[in-house]
Amino acid sequence: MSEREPFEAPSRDGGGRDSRGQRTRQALQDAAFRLMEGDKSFSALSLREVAREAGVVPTAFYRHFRDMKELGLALVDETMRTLRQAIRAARSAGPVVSEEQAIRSAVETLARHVQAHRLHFRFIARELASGRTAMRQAIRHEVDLFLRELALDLSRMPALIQWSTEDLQMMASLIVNILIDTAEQLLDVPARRPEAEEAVIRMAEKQLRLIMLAATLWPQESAAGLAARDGKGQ
Amino acid sequence: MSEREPFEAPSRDGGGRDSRGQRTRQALQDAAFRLMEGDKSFSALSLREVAREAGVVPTAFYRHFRDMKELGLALVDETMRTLRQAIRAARSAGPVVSEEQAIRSAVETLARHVQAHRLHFRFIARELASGRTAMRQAIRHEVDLFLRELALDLSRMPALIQWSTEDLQMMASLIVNILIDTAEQLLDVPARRPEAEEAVIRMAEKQLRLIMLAATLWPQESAAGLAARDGKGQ
DNA sequence: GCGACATGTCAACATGTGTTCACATTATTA
DNA sequence: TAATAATGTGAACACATGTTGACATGTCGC
Repeated sequence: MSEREPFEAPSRDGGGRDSRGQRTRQALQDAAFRLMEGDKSFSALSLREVAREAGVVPTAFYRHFRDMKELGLALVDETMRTLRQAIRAARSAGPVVSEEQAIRSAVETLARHVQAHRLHFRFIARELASGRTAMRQAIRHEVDLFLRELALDLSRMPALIQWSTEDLQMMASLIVNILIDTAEQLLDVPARRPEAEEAVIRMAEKQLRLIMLAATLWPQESAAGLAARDGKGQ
Repeated sequence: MSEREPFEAPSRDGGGRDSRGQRTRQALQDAAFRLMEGDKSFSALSLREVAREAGVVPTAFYRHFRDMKELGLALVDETMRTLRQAIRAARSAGPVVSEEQAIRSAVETLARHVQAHRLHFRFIARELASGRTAMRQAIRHEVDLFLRELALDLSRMPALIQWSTEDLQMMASLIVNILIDTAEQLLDVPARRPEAEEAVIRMAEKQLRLIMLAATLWPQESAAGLAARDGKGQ
């Protein structure tokens, strides 16, 4: 019963700055990210592989993580920190003077963060779709959080005030989809192709513009009764 | 130099109906799909594992595939056949009498096919984001094909006639995104929850409706000059 | 200094893996 | 039916993996 469990509390903010332990712990995480640069996904990584890449003997791994699954969650954690940072940056990009400007700054912020933290975003994108259940849920949860925040932001826009919550969610998820897809496309851009990147950005902006435009004339009365619109069509 | 290579031509349509060979080849593919039911991705499968699940000794595997990579491509092939089938079904769902009806039948067709071929669609969804490069590109290519088809369909709609090709692509990719995301959400629905499934479907329809609505008043002149719209400020 | 704890290392194990070779069985066809 | 190719089997290999235990080194508080 005297088992130590140093991994349980990864975010000690009390005493240990980056004692040697913290440093190799980080080294392990970095190694994992590095190994995922190719087309390898996290589940394809082996414990020994990660240790090797981190310049550490396999057994040392256990000093910091119980197993690979826990490493995975730590990676999600680290990544989420940069994701939240990106989101915060996007939201507080100064007061919104115009809708068009909001769109542009949001997309530009996204692009900047994706390029600055390529590995993190690639990790999220991959594991969101294919990761093991634990990771996947962790990421989904974070996305849902962002979704709700966005819905709240939308509900305060003049044009969208008094929308039903269902419609607001629908709109928010539409926007989030575009952002996620845009991020994925940015990750696929061959790094040294600013033109292709520009194209992706332009398209994202266009798509956002289109749906914001639609929002201005989305019928609000008769919640689900829009079907009446095609009444005469059999 | 007298090496046989039976795997090179997987789609003989001449003589061999399902000779024993074809049958265990299929057994191997089925086994792989079955093993991916949990949260395992293809790259996490081992050759022996697949052979075992297929009720066959590991060495027999080599009679049909050179290695796992080739099995993967075969899976993509098989899956793509059902995908194309789904797409064809969606396109030829009778003459479009109303836009609303087109949306409903498209979404319903999608839902039906996803449920009927859960494993196939799950496979595509996972490997699209995280698969090794070969598979990934194969899938992407197929999606691009569909994208172009859709853009063509759109260009023939009365409201969208004379749109620029760039705008048509933008619109098409927006729609495809919604469809893909909807498919993924349907896959996450816990199987015996028709209500949740209904919610997903309703949302997808709503999103499509919103987009189509926007299309009716999307400005066509002044390609990128929409920015002028926010002149007077928020 | 010294003790106590945290980290890191070495050696070893059982197990799973991809791949090979020679051989058995089945199907096809002459 | 007999020959021939296609398909399946068994044993064996070299290797990588996860995990363990006992031991070495570092680091920090006293």
